[in-house]
Amino acid sequence: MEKDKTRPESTLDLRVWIRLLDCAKMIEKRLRRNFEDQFGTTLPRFDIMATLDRAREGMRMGELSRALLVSNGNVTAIVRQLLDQGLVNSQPDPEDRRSAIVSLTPKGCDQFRVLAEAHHGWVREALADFSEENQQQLLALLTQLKSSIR
Amino acid sequence: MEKDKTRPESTLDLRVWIRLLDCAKMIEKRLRRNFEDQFGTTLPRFDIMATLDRAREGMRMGELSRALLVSNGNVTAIVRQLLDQGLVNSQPDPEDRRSAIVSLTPKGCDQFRVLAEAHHGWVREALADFSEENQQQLLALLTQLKSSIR
DNA sequence: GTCCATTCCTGCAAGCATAAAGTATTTTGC
DNA sequence: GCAAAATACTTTATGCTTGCAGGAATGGAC
Repeated sequence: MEKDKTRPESTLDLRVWIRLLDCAKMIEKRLRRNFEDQFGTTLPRFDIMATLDRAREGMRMGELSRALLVSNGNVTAIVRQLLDQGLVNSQPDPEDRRSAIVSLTPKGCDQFRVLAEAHHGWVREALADFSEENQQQLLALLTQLKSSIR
Repeated sequence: MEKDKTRPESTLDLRVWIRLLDCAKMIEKRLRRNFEDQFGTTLPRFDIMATLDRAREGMRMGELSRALLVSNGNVTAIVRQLLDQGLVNSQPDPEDRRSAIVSLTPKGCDQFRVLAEAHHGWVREALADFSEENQQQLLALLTQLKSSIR
């Protein structure tokens, strides 16, 4: 009924990619909606806070953009919002005046704890029907895939 | 050095989700850039054309937005661009005057052939270092994951 | 037939994302 | 020393995406 029978291998990579994208979009959409509905915030803001939480001594803007796989100008805009809300702190790098070092404020740290717990709960719930064994296999395959993408 | 040692299972789902998102973003970013650089078009426009290509008799706007997992207003804007370029056709549904039926024009069909071939080539190249056996396992797992997301 | 809820689509405002151009600073080459 | 290249970041223009408000058409309840 499909052309899979005639040349199944020729579309395997395409099907992998489409399914990967579908899964990511479905989960991401739910997370974004939950962040908006329950906390009035967004996934990108959470991503930045999560990255900063793992670097308590702070990070430079460029490090943030590379860690998050987003553009430089994008980080500028989102960090400014977090600054306005008093969730992060920005101070000039004493060793390089071009750079600013960004870090979570205590208030930002507290709020991140709450967000992170809710976020983990949403992910756990989304994957609840996907067995732990499957998750382990999937994680291993995705790790391999990530390092082989060129 | 990480807390993975104390409770590795408690973050498994989180790690699966983060890695899934990373892989999707890496590939999507390359595809978007290729579409822009080589054809001056975008991934969302291609997605709509690809969906319409599989429904030669046309689709309604709502069907498109559901198939693509995007919002209704979003489809409106992108379809209008394709209309302006003469790549798609829009005519009122004779059975329900609220609906418009959208389909590819011959010109849109021709252009899609070219885009689709290039797109497939990019995906194939991105996954070239990921073995066929791994791809099959990954596809199976993702298929299962997609149906178990709730 | 007449409301009324629902459905389908189209603006519209706000947020995220990119690329490219611009500013300031540091580093390099000489 | 100092001009040129490289780096860190911001700004700007453009495009995608969402949610919501609004208009038009449909379908029931009565």
